[in-house]
Amino acid sequence: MTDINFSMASGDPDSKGSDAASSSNGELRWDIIELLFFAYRDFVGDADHELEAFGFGRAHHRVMHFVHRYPGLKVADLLDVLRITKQSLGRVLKQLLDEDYIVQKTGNNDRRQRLLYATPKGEALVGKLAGLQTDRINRAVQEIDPAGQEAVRQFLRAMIDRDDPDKVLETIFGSGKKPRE
Amino acid sequence: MTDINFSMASGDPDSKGSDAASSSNGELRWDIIELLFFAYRDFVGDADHELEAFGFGRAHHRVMHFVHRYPGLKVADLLDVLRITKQSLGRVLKQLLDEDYIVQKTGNNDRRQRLLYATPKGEALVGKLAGLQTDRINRAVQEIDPAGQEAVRQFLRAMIDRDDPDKVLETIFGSGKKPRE
DNA sequence: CAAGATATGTCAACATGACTGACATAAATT
DNA sequence: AATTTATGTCAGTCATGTTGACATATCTTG
Repeated sequence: MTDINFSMASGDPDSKGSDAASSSNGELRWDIIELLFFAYRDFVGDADHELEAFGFGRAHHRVMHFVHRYPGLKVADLLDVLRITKQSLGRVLKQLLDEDYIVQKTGNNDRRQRLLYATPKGEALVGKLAGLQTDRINRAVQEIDPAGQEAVRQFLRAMIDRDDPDKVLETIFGSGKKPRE
Repeated sequence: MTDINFSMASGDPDSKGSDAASSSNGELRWDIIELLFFAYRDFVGDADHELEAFGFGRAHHRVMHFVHRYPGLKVADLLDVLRITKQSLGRVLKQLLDEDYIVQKTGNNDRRQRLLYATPKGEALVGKLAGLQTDRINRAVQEIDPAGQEAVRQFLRAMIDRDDPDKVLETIFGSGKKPRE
């Protein structure tokens, strides 16, 4: 694996011709599309390794993250945020409950609800994973001035669909206040 | 790109995890971690919906994207970029070849190699998907000034691991020149 | 040239984490 | 009392990832 034939090899069916699609005006943002791919791949990539040691996967991380961030989240809210089915959630949630990373509390007003909370054990794991991701973010941001850092945040917020926000997005966008931490 | 749907996880047992600093000192970047999750979820969601109509999944999108962007890519290079096994790639690639979205050409120097190229049909699909994602990106950056937009790009580049770059990353970072388009 | 290494392909089995559909239970609402 | 809602669960399927073993063609080397 060595020589690379990128961009200059012999036959190159070439083109670009078909960009039609919906960005009627012109240039496609190949650079950002690709940077998002690699950035996200590496951002989440580190984690799988750590999670393996616990016998968990990404699904577990997602659940623990949101339960930690929004204590007392209902199962239904979690389903909205993660956009998966209750059957899928059920599997990972059951493991997290059995292994004591998360606990359920019956709702006060509505006793059908199961409000979710991270245990200290769960907090520890989610914090460790967030630490790794924070390190990467800090490295990435260290040479960017405050205005640029705010531009990054603004960009990310603007990339998110706002049409039918779930509870978590309402918290993030709705009032500007952060859930905690 | 596409699809990359990694979710959110990161973890690395000890390399830096044990420094504890970031995981317990209250400076965790929860906001950016979460924004990245939602931004990426919606970013790839655009393509996912369209792909369904073709009976393809994210794996197909990833392959077509990189073959389109780096015409003449070798199978081995694609494996490096996607970080999957050849058996996994084989399944998707076979479909794309059978359905005429991609073609193979025997290498000139090394006849063992199969250089990959997108067909016009493949170009059309990949362009359509990039159009959807470009629309979202354009919407997101429209109120960000040029300096801020450059900060976004810088941030994304800095989020990417540089230690053992594959051919594509070498092209992206190595010389600063873009592969094409 | 013969021997080995490399690039690719393929068969088979298995894991994870999605999905659908159907059904059960408890608690709230009407 | 009847219905709806919130949650849980059984059963089967699909997409996409994994290992391991092995085949073939072709390049590289002793």
